[in-house]
Amino acid sequence: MAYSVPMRYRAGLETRDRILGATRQLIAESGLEGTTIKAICERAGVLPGSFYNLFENKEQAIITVVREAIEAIDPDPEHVGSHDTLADLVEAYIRFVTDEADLASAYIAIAVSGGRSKGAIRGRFIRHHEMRVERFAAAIRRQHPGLDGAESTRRAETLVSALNGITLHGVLDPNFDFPTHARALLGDTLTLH
Amino acid sequence: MAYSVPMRYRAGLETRDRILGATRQLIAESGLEGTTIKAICERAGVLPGSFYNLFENKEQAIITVVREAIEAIDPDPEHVGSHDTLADLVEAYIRFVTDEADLASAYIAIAVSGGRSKGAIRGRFIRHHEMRVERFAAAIRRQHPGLDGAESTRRAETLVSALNGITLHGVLDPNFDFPTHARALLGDTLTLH
DNA sequence: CTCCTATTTGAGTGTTGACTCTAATTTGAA
DNA sequence: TTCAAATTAGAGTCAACACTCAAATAGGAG
Repeated sequence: MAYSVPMRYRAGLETRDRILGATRQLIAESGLEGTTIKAICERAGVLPGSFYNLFENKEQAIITVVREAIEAIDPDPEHVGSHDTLADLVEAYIRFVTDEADLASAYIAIAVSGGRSKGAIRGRFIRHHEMRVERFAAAIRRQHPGLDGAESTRRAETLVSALNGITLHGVLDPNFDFPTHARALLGDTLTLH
Repeated sequence: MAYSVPMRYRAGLETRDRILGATRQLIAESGLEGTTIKAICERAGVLPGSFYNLFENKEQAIITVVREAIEAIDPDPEHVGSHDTLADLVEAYIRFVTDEADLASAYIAIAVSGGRSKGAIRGRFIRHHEMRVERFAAAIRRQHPGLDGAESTRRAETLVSALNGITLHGVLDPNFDFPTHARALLGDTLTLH
């Protein structure tokens, strides 16, 4: 358990949580462009002054949400050299997209709207993507020892990008059956050769 | 050949083209948020008054660019019941992404930033996506007559979404080898069973 | 109770956005 | 050459944005 915070700071931390929650919801609902200070503050039940008492600027709040979203994608991120199977990784991602639709939506929204301009956010995404690909590639190698390194990396890269693609589609079209298509991609990657 | 336009309208149409070109470039470079009237007008060498002489509002210009981008994706869109192979379709898409990077970038940028809020744009995207899936599914059925309809549609949907996913990644990461991954997805879809 | 500091208030600032309007200018057509 | 309509110019409006700040208010520590 984390060591407890002095009472004096409790109120501010609760406000902070409410602000981050509001930010996450707004990004998921209406993308970066709909996420204004005014909207965040209204939803969090706070005035602009309080926001700027806790965050340096709007981007700080957004980056925090992004970091949380990114971290939430990885199952068990502490064990980097774990022995997850590819199916474990994909199922964890499916669970993330289904259970934490807000975060998933935010992840995709920012990957595009923010990733193309803002250097900080973009860098974070590329780095995270590479880590994720490496992890998927390791799982593939474990299951297909015959495959050479480059080929497993290429397949992992295709799989991860494709998962992002169907996530994007799932975000746009509520009728889209995300889990089925995600599992189909998994099957494709494993079945070959 | 289209019938020629009265001389009196020539100047306006040229300006219109310049505005649309500027809009397309800006969307590709900096997404919807960076595409302001001021930026469009500066790049097109025009003042706001001229813009509003030719377009009702900003969204009209953007929707026009989107429609062009969408139409540019489909090879030979006149022949709906054509006999393209799946490889033809994928190669056409690869060519589109490589040759018309601006449009492809705009397509993805708008799919997310615009597709989630604006009703008009969103509808256009969903409709176009469905048409594209149907076309891919028909090609799959032609090549794998054994496959039942639902399965070919599901595979087409996976393939199209996955193509969007790697396009998104290609837009974010300039080092990404888009054609290779696109062809890998094609291979996956065809090889199975 | 009395400080002291963290927090909240909410009006206010400067900037930038989309969009308007009138007057000037161009340019086919007659 | 003259006219009328299409086009451009460019200053100006209004709203919304991110962000600030002096002052008021809590509420835990001593």
